[in-house]
Amino acid sequence: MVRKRRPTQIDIARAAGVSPAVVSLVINDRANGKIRISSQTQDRVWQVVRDLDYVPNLAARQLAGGRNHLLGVFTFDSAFPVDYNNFYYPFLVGIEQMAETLRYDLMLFTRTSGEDGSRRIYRDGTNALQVADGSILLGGTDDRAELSRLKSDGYPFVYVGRRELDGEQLTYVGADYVSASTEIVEYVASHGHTRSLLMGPSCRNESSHDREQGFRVGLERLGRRDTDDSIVRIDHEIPGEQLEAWLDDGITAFIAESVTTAFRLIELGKVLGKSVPADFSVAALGNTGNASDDVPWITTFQIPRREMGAGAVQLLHQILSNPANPPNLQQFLACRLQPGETVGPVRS
Amino acid sequence: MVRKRRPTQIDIARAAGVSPAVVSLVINDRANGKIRISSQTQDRVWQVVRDLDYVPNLAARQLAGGRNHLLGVFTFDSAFPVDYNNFYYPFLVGIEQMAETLRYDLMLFTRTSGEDGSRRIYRDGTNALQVADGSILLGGTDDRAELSRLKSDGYPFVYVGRRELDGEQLTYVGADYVSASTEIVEYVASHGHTRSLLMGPSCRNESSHDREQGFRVGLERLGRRDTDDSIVRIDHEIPGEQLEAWLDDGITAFIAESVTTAFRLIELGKVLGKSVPADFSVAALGNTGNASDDVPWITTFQIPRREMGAGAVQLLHQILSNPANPPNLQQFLACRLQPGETVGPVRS
DNA sequence: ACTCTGGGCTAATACGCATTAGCTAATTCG
DNA sequence: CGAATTAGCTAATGCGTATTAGCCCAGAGT
Repeated sequence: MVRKRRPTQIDIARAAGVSPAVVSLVINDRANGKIRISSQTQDRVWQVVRDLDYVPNLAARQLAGGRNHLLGVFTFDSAFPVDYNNFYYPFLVGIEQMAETLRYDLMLFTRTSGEDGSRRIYRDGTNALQVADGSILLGGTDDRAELSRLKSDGYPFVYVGRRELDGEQLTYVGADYVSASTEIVEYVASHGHTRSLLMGPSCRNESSHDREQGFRVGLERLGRRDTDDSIVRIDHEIPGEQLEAWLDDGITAFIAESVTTAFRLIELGKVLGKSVPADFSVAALGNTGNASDDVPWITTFQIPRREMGAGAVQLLHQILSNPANPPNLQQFLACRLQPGETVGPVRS
Repeated sequence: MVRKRRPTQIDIARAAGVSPAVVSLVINDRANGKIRISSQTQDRVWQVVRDLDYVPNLAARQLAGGRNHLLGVFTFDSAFPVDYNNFYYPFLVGIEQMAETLRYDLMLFTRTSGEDGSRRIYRDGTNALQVADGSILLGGTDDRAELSRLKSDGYPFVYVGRRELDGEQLTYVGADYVSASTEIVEYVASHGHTRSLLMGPSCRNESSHDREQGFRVGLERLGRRDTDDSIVRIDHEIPGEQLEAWLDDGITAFIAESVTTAFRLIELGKVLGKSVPADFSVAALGNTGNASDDVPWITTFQIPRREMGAGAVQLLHQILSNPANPPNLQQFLACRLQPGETVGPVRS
């Protein structure tokens, strides 16, 4: 079986007895205002298109400066194959729904550089994303050079999550971690806690910074001064003695940057015979765990992941629709407080 | 910021003081045999490529008949991400690993037609897959017209799972369900069972047919005759009386096409006070459930999903590498028997 | 001196489409 | 009735690349 040459616009034109330009115009519905094609001709073209099973060549379309209505999705953290258990799942749901609404097709990219298993956009001197009109980026990367290159290439992309490059904000849809973290601090304080401790990893990214800032804002609003003493960054397991020391020192509430850390604290407390929230309170700054173990009894706030995904697509669409060169856009979505059951009154 | 025009091969050529053709030849490493480029010139070109941050345009590359080294992955069952079903996970893992090995980039396509939520390749008169050199297809579709069109378009694709079109075999990597099912039948018989019942849904696809054929082959080898009585196809829940009737009728072993059905039978047995394998035996024709609940205690066979995914990529690679028009290729992988604990001796 | 060979390159073309300047015939206007 | 307008279309060009026929030149062979 010979690999048949697919019909092109020229074939259509010939069959319909018109010029190739007309075919393009009709197919792209450009027969408006300035340019006019009689509706009979349009019908004839469409008829031939159907008869010949014509499908436009997306590569040619893109090359000629048109759009192929494909959006790429790239995650730096390995999210492929996607599993509903994955942290990124809700983002993807939002992305897909909005893409469907705006009639875009989606391509989830995956490419791992063989050596270190890290994911990168550019490889073998090639950027696979560019077959799409624009892309949504997810997850963290250490390699800011890639983003930098993508940006200087003028490739349209939107990040899910706040992301800055050389001090300049990129286009993104972020969660308002600052306000949400402040809210948590105030919520904890409203239960009578006057000494709290922020715990997080030493490796920092934008969202970690935002959380810390929210924490600081909260303390400030409450008129507290001992902020420096109230932030701890460790990566290793927390020793039991450490926790006891903190408690002895008068700390009554722990605010963990991640749910995971919050869990650990609670478990550690159990080992020491302390229970939450009777003996001490714990809150997390966002439901950062897997989608599947979304535990409502933990005091935290909910990251609007679906909405963020959808928002990113909208933003990208907006950028693509605007022929002018858009500025960097930022959009923040509010997080919802999830009271849970791990924050209680101070033990008297 | 102006959307910068990216450097093209012409820019490289100018900067390196050579013709554009040389740039293309060097970049694609075509300077061999007939065509020769001095290594100094090659070095010079590469240097300029690096200096100017040149990245080839994949659309142009594809249009010009080259390859862009992208493989598509399309699933008819929605694997991305709504109603995600883990069943496909191992396939995707295999695909990703082999793609990595062969240095292909992967794109997971997703597109749902808005109306009925079904997934289709062609939409809005466009075939998104074609931006990739070729594609791997997963999952079942009722709409054979899509496959037919894809094939007549000459688009290179490989199915994971046996798939035929108008009686003709497509290119695929399948599991040898026939042999495996036969093996199960013989395994069951080796425990003394002489009357078994094949249970499956009425909606049939290729793999269902293969399983039934394997069942028949097994019976034939054992010299049994009552095949007609031994196959039941129902979609609704099995009533308790039905199960009892079968048992009273002398059926001692149930062979379910899916693990789900096997589960149901066991549960139903429990309700009736019967236990497996003491009162009756149950086996399934393949670990068809989600990857997450892979239960080793069920007697079944294991579908080599990872290997199938990898095999599909290899096959596709082979097709793409062969400039001639390849015939349809089929590849079958063996399934491994998983004895489990649900088949025992006949109750005397 | 003349052809032959082959290395190293260039010019030209095609891929399939979108876009735009203009062209022609029909219609309207003054 | 000539000029201006407009509807409906065509011709030409460019997008960035791969491919191929063929050109030029140096050296070898006779």
